[in-house]
Amino acid sequence: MNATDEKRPVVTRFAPSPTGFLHIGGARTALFNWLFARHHGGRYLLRIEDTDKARSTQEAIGAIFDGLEWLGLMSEEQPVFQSQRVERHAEVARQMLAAGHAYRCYATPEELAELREQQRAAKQPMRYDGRWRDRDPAAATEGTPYVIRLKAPREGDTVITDAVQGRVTVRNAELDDMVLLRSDGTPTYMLAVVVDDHDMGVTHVIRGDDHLNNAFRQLGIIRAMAEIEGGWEEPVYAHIPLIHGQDGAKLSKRHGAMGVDAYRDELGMLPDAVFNYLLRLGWGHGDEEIISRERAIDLFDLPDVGRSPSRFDMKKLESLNAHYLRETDDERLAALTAARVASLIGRSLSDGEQALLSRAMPSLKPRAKTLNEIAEGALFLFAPRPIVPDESARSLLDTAGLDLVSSSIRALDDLDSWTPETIEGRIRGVAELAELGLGKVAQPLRAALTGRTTSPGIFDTLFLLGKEETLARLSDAAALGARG
RNA sequence: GGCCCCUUCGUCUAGCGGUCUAGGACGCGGCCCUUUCACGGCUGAAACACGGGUUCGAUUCCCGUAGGGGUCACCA
Repeated sequence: MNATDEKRPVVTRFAPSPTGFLHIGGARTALFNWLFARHHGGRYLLRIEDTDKARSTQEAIGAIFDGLEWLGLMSEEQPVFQSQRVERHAEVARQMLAAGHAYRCYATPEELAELREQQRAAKQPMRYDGRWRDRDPAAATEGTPYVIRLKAPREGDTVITDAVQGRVTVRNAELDDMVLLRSDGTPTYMLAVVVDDHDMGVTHVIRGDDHLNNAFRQLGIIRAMAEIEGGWEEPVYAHIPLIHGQDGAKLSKRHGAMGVDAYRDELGMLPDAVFNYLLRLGWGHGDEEIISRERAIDLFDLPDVGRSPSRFDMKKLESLNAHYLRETDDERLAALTAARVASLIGRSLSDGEQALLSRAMPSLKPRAKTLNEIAEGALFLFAPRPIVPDESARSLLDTAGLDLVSSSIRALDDLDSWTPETIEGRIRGVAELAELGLGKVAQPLRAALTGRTTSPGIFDTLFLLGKEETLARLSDAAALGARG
């Protein structure tokens, strides 16, 4: 970073290629770009790298925007579509050709494949040998298709002072003359990125470490253009380490390689949790673990980004999610959960039921790590009578248990003020009369009321269900027991 | 294979030559709270990959080794 960089207002960009959903690694790249720009009061731009028409899809573009939107990482400015800029890319290629920084190469794909095969067999580095670099284009037969290649320097070194990786040096002899313009006249990624970054005024290129090698090649284009027309400044590069799966290998399904939409829809995660989790992957600030968006903007900077790859840990994400669940407003949480409950019970919730869900939330959310778990825990509220107990709940409804259920029915029958406190009074009374601990009474009640052995506190459970429903479920159990 | 990068508890990380008998978080064990399950509180086990240097002194700096990762397309 030099003095001129300091003066330039920061411009970052997230530039995904729309060949699939927005995965967790891409989301973190977007996050770091967003955070860095925000921290420095700069601009954060979006560019869709859709030059590969065969692999780019409209669905993928939608999925990426959707994911970014969810995480709050959309740009305030219009996204740039690389495919709409091919003319400009080609123009730059022609400029370079005219200035002698690029040349026509008539080698056929088959010819190059053969070259690579030979190099591989001879254990030589696989790279283009520059066979057309100094050859007279006239040597090619009329009408033969050609590509335009960069005439890259062959002597010396290229050094990048990466904001994350530090000083990295590569010998120019390692870099071959890459293709700038394909034989069909379309630009390659290498050319397009450099031209677009320049035209968009990008000052900081923050991207995955897998692009570090590319940076050296891209620098070749930038330097050539700087020589030709000036005004082409080298961006500050920041190559952030990749995210791996739990096993240290590539991120694969079951531990992270799904789209971020799956974290929302299938896993029931909150965007703030994913945001916080991603932030702490490869970046840290002392002992701080729970970091709000505002605080993140305040603290985030490139020097604090680590250099080593990190592994994805679903357990930690879940625990963060549990934290943000507890922080979320009950009504909002109920709205977020209603559809999940509905799909579990096979019908939609009435307004009254959603209100009940909201009221139950203080009891539900401390017991869940995800929205799915909240929905699961809320099921007993909406279960149709009679409640069918699971196996362990059934075992609590033995003769003694049903006896206590009956005693409880009698104790509650004339209770007019139905609050957790009044309920508690009556139930404790039942326990005392039977000379039993509260647990002995609570468990059969829980089994009869919810069909399970775990639920919110027993008084809250009765309260939420309401007097009528409580007595009905209790009576169902007693009747069923009497018959069985 | 060539080139590039990485290496602190199982995982994410703090540490930027002495403050380290290495800190926090997740996970795991125990205890407390308690009507179940959770929440919460307390607590325990758990790491500087290895070998050489440099230095009065290395987790921190340098070099190797090993391991891991990335990259070598008319894909991005």
